[in-house]
Amino acid sequence: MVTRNDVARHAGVSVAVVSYVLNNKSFVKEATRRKVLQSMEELGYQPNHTARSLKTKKNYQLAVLTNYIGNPFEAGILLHLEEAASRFGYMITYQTCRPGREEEMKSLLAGRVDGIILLGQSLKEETHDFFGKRDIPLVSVMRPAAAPPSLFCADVDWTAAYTSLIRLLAAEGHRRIAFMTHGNPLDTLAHRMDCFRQAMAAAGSAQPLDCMELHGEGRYEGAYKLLTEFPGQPEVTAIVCANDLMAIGTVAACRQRGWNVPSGIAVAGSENILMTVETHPPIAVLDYPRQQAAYSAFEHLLARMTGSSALPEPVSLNAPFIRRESIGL
Amino acid sequence: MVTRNDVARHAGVSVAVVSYVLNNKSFVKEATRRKVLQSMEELGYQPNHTARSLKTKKNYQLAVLTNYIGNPFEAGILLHLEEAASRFGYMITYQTCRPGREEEMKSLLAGRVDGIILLGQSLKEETHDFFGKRDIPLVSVMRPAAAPPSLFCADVDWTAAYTSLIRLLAAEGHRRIAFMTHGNPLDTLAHRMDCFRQAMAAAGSAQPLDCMELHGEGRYEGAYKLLTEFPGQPEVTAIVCANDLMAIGTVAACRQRGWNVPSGIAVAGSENILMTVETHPPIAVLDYPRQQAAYSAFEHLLARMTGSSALPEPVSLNAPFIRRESIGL
DNA sequence: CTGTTAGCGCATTCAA
DNA sequence: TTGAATGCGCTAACAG
Repeated sequence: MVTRNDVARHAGVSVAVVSYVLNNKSFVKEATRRKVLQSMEELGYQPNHTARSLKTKKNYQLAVLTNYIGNPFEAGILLHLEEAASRFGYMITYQTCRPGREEEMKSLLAGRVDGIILLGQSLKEETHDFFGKRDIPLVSVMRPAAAPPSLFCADVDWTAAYTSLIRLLAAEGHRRIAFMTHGNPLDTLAHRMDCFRQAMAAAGSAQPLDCMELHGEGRYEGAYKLLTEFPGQPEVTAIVCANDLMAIGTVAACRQRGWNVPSGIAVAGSENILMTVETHPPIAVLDYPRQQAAYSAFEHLLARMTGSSALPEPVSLNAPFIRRESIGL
Repeated sequence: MVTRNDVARHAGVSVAVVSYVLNNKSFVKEATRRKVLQSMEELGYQPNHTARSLKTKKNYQLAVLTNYIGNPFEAGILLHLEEAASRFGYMITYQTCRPGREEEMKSLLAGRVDGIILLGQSLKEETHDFFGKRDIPLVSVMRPAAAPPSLFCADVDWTAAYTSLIRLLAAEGHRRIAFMTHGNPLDTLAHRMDCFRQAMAAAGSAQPLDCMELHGEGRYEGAYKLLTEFPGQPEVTAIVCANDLMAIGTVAACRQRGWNVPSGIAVAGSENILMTVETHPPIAVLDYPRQQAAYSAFEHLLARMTGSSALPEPVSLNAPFIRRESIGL
């Protein structure tokens, strides 16, 4: 390995000068700079990030805690997060966040990343403290079901989004509506559930509405299994799913059981992943602004990491409804 | 930040002993070990990975070069790679591999990762040399179109897989078959194309077969656009797509143009991502063994990183065909 | 079994 | 404008 020492010797300067050149200090004489650059080139020198990090205590590395990267919704957010991060020279490492791994993650991440991005996970308060104490800022894309009030979350205003969806459904005669959520009260989908209930209550003040709760475990398979094994057809005329994978599983289960969508039962999703266009029938969805969410979470994190005093305001994103056959055209 | 020094002082031992305890050296007296562990606990000590890496020159970090993480196929591989890596204490960082970024990636990754996993990218020879010189082993999941012969690749035996697919199609009367590939000769799908051609040639020796080449850019959108804007219907009775996103785009385009699938045109994919079950009609596919591919690539990499002399043999994976409506049942 | 010590490659203060 | 020297936190001889 060729180090800064080799470069210095080769260029006939001191190690410090090499450092100055690398860090773009303006006070280096142009001739010297050139000499150093040339030597680096000739020797094939590559700065050592590790050593630099040890000194500066900056790693230019971020962790994203994922739930299930096989969900295209999460993968899409990851895509945008990387996009945003790479513009500022940050690398991203993802960690699948299984419940038991919270301890492990602390030791894995501490001292290795400059910041952490949650994808809606509810971490223990102690974990928040842990990172807080070590000056590793945390932000979240999607609001966790449980989180300290100080946590910045970039998420859709679900109450607003579901309110308009419910209004629309109610206007078309739906009175009994089911909401399919995860089932784990700590999952981020539980927050969507809360908002849905609120929206139902608000809409119900005008006309009586009834809300049923279904637990699809957040996955295609969970939703499919739940409904294919359901005793009879749920006594609702519409199912709103907290995420799209469950909506797709729902549509598949309905087909399997011979329940017509939408005439027998209407189905809607909440994210607008690509798959929802291609199912049979295509599924009506809220369009989650993934890029916006990813960017604003990253921006906030960046501000915190660089110690900027002006922190971006909390954001509440808008998820427009996209009508498709699954609720009737 | 509490360092090893603090712990040593608190426990009344030397810094070395703390190190020994942390590295599980067996020669530490049980009483001392306990004392040290206790002190670490009380002080909330966390070892500093950066410092350790600087010393040991091991980062326990891997890079995965992705093309498009929005493709569920790639996301799935990432899922399994992380699974495998985390068992051995490795973290994964992913980098979207745009053509222009190859230089940038060298400086980004060198000294930060212990190994690199390609997802079928064709890197410059110089880049391979660069990492080779720095003892950063490279392996690939999916065979790149262009790669040094020494590169370990975990990929399907496409020639075999396509041969049986072609035989099956031919047996059902298909004579003119199109293969939809990326269009970029350096994309990994170009390798699948080559194999398909070989398979066609082999199958064609028994009966005349004709192969047409379509360029769908590897994406849903590319395939959709290509076919919706195609002058008339391609003069083939079947389209085999090098990846599933294009197969889905193809089916969507056929629907849009009123070409019946499968009676007017049969369609097949090559990966078996979840979406292919839910399209209308469901798409017949080869079932790419993602987990197996990910694990064997990781195992090989691990062996190289740990300097094991016994390197796993190159693997050729099997992708069984799953029949679905898109080619008729 | 435990302590002392010399770096790993780099950024930075202080002198020159 | 440049150089010498210090230390980031840790590992691993080496010495006791």
